[in-house]
Amino acid sequence: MNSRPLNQQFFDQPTLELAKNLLGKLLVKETEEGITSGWIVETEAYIGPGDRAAHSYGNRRTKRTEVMFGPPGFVYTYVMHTHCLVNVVSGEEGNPEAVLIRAVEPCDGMDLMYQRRGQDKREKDLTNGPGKLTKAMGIVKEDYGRPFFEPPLYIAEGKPPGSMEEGPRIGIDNSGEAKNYPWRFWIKGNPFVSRAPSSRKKSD
DNA sequence: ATCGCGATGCACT
DNA sequence: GTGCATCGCGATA
Repeated sequence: MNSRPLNQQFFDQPTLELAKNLLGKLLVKETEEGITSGWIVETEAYIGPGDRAAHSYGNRRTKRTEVMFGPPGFVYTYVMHTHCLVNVVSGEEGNPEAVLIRAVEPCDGMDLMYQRRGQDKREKDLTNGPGKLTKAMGIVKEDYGRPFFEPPLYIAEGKPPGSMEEGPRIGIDNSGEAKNYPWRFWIKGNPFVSRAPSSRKKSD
């Protein structure tokens, strides 16, 4: 597939809008081993100052969060346990916000993805989680600070996402009120979404 | 220097 | 559903 990066201008929109508009876009990573790409099918918004689940909560400014204080459209990678997670910095300069990419649907370079993730994996397990997709695509913490609008790690036009759903974010139980914010977005019915829609019961 | 912990994934019950 | 590996970061001293 032959794709060009989106313009830097694309990233200049409110974080919740960006999180939705990233669905269906193509995430591309070029490495010496080859190119992999995948359509973004699941995102989460983290809105700095007032969001207890965000690393930049209360405008906490450290070496790690520094890139979030800059202009939108840059790469925020972060190491969680043994895994690397990738975010798109959003919000105007000075506003430390970001969108976590939680899952993609493989497009190009599936052979390489299997090589990196293990030949025995089922196809959907290649990229159906934030730590899985970075491993499958060779996204590493050294990508921190790079622009998302030029190679080797960039976002391109993809395909229409169809219908979208939203719900609470995953894995942030110790974040008080923030854990209930419906700031997770995914493409309805897509098999690569990391968790099925929270099945709502009457007791809710 | 050291201590606690987490935006996870995987094996296992 | 539960348990845990494993390590960089941030806080504290």
